[in-house]
Amino acid sequence: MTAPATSAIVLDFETTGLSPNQGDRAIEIGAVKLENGQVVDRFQSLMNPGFRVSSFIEGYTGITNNMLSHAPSCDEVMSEFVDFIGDANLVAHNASFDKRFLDAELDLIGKGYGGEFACSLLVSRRLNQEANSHKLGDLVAYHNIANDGVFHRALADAEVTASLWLLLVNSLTENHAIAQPSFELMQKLAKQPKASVGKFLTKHK
DNA sequence: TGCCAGGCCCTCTTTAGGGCCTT
Repeated sequence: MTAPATSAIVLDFETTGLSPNQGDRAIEIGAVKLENGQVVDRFQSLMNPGFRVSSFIEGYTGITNNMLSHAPSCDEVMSEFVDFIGDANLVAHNASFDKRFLDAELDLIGKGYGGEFACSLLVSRRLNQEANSHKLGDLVAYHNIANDGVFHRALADAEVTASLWLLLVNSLTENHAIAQPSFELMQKLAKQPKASVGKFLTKHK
């Protein structure tokens, strides 16, 4: 019995840069817990990486060094976050990015998690091949997803990613007659060659 | 001073290069 795709934790990190291997750290985590397609819980916290972030990151995220100076440490926040996610499956937009930071931050505190990742970006590229762009902000506009106008903040991005994810999952039911798509099906869909997506979806009706 | 991410995906491909995404 595999988990339904509509039950997962959708998360988003704001970070000091693109690569934990180059010393970049998380500065904010935002997440929403979905159960059967409903948001049942949320998690959000800034975290102090222990060094100053660049002016680019301050401008990009709106998260300032002053804000971070009052925030709890990454260790403290990630320790609470690992309890929040438990063994739930995880979703993120361009999940390989968020997975790298989650893994790196949890390595530093000697903790882990039991769930698996799925990627809304890869699924979107397959289900909406006609879309010009699969950037999160562009997909929000493309699908008319409700939002509060805030982007590049962790909880706001996690909220719209969750809406996008549910829209993608539901489109399998509405447009492809796949009742209750499983999380595993979404993971497999994300790996399909674009040209065989139609065949794949027909096979899984 | 010079270095500078990683994975996916397409194509004028596979002995490679470059755009898209994430901050």
